[in-house]
Amino acid sequence: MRVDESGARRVGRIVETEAYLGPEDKASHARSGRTPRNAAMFGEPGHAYVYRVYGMYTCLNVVCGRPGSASAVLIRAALPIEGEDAMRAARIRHDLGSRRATRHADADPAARARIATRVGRLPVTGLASGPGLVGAAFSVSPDLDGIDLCSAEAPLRLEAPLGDVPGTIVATPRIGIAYAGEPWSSLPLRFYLAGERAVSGPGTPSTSRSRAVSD
DNA sequence: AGTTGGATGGTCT
DNA sequence: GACCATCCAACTG
Repeated sequence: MRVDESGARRVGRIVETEAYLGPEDKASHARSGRTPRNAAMFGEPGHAYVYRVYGMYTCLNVVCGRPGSASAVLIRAALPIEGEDAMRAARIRHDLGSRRATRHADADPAARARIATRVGRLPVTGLASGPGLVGAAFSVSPDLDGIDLCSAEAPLRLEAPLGDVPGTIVATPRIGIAYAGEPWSSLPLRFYLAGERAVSGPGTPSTSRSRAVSD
């Protein structure tokens, strides 16, 4: 859940995660030991590890395990529960911001309209259906790195489950870590809710109509 | 429906 | 200088 200065809330249910086990996990950012970037991973459980990828996306992890174990869970997708419009606005801000970095695009109204149209057409299940999209929809910024996600006053925080865990949890290999080699690239450390359309990945793209499994 | 390449910049070798 | 815990537009069938 994200609470901004005006008090507006953006709430989502986490529907997809990945586990990163620690320094021995060749897919983990902790694989080369402690660095300035991954320092939060080596800290207190329940705190945030926020990092940037590909120059333009921020991803959110929840630190797990004992302090120093450097294990964490990447939040890969969420289903918006409250504040859907604020998430759309944040998505537009993010996309416009990354475009602004490209030269000669300052206040290009056509570009803004194009982005707003695309984001406006997204189904609610597509607003945070990927790690970079979670970061954009919830305005996860590098200054949130290391904050206590279990504090009731944190601007970004975890809340108690919104009821019973619905349906079945499926485990698959993690995404985008083929470089890590075996066994890390094959371990079933990605978890998602079966049938949840907000889940990212080839099997359940939120933008395409994946046919419901009959019966 | 599936594949490919571009954007983009910090981090590590 | 290469590599990314990514996403999207623009292709190909």
